[in-house]
Amino acid sequence: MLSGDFMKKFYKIIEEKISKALDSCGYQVEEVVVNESNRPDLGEYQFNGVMPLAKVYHKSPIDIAKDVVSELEKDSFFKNVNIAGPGFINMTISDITLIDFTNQNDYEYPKNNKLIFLDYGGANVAKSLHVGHLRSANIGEALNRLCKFLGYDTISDTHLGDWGRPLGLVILELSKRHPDWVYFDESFEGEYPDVEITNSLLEEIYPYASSKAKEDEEYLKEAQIMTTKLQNGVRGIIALWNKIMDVSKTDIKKIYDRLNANFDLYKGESDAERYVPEMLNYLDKLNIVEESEGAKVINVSLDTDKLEIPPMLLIKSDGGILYSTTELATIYDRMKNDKPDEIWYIVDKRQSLHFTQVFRAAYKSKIANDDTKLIFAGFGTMNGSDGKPFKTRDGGVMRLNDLLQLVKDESLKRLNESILDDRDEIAEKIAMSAVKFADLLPNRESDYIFDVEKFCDLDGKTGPYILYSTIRMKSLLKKAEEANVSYNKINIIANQFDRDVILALNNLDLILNRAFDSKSLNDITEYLYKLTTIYNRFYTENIILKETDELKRESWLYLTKIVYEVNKILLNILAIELPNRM
RNA sequence: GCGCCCAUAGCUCAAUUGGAUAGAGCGUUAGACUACGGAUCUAAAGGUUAGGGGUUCGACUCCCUUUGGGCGCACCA
Repeated sequence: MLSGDFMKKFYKIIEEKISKALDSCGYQVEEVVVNESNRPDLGEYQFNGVMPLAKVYHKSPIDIAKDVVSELEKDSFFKNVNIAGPGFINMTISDITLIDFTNQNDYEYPKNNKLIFLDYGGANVAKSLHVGHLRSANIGEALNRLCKFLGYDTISDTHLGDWGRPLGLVILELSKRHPDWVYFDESFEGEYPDVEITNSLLEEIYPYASSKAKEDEEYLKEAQIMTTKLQNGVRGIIALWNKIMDVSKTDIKKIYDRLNANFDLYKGESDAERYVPEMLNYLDKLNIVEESEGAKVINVSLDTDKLEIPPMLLIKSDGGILYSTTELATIYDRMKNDKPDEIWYIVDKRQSLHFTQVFRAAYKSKIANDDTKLIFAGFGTMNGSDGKPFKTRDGGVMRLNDLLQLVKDESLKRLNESILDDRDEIAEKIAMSAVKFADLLPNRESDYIFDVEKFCDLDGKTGPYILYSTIRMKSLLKKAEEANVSYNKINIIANQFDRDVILALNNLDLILNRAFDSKSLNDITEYLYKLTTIYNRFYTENIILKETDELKRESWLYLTKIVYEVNKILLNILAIELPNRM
């Protein structure tokens, strides 16, 4: 039967069997891919690979399919194997195979000794997180957890925007308002006193200073001077900068906590800055830095480009450094210190060109080895109901916290009235499930429309629906336990509802790997929804606790337990928390 | 101007990367409860995949083209 290969994932077992069958019939195939059937009336799984073989072996696909099928039919793994259309092979699995596999399967993945570095979040110091930061945190955190679940080592870094002109502006404005602060006295040598800087002050200052710099040339110049002071490490300015960093980081972490987004590192552009001189020195020796209009650039165009990709700007004509410089220095840092096999950037897709330039420069300069994968996982934007970037009523950028509050208010409004305790805590979890599920449901690259009512809906493909159903499974298992009913395995497949649940469970490994490959969570959210609805139908059709046939009752409870466990695994990957009740 | 991406059911989104009859949710319509949480479940209607051409056993998917949108094009991040 399955003899020793239960640990393998279901599709791989079928693929191996077909591979062997092809081999023993004398057909050479590089890779066998089996899919879930899209014709359930003909079979549960399908193999479409004989059609391409027909050309190679100058035989009709039907004949090849017949050879393969006659091999597969010898195997009691299958209940039925048949050929349809031009040569599709359809397979139905025998009950005993499904039962054995379900009883033996585990959902653990071995460690694989690969390190993936994930760059997401992208908060800016002294600026509040806004809606644009939502997707990066959600997608990045989920991908991070997915990688870990599949056995990879990961390092996550939020890569703070904590350097450069924005900080120069904030510090300049502080100096205007508080010229008396000793931080600005360059002759001061003592210990700097505590000054009151709050996050709301910073949030007010930055937009003010930023727009003032646009109108007032003198002010802009002063800001540039202040920025240079910061970059040159003037003692008082750095001390004040540290103070700002503390205040801002605390606030940033608070919001990321709500989203369950955790970072191993809160490094930023300022950390990369330290590697800039060393990197520039390294680049100089390679002779790939060119002068262009007074600036220093790295040419990154390739012969194969349809359009010449503009060179990556390394040093401004005034000697300053830029976004791309620190980005390259960040790769320099990561390659030097962590040596990841892959670095994933979960960033707004509009930054595509920028990262193309940086990646090419990194490869060209060997800052990144050719076998290190630099991956740009760009995501689409969240829009308002008008299809345009989500705004507040007065047209401003909405703060992330306000958006989350909007969803929480809606969740609280809909929360079951019979729940009297912990309403706030439960509503918070439901709200986060609503936002996250909705955010991860579209393909990563798609734009989507924010719609609170839809996200919080109790019916439909939403976070709250998944939570409710999962809690109900848990509740059922608890009842069984209280009644001292034990359940350790499946004994029989009693009906099609049972079978559908088992078949859905068999797709888990496939789905997780597909999500890993595409770096998009929509496969997982769709699967979670599908598994849950298939289970809910099973739940309505089978009255589990009242069932008198013990073999059936045990099988049903055991299946419930597995679905519950799988749902928990998936919710955890999506960084969605399950409340105890709702 | 140049380049990239997108156009799928009334609305919001999918489509195993070239597979069979393009799927879900919402909405609409019609049903199902003396039972484990009805915040549930079962159905039905709804499509010339923006238009046209091509490639092949086979196209939402690849190529060409027209139309209509979004985004990006070095001294901001």
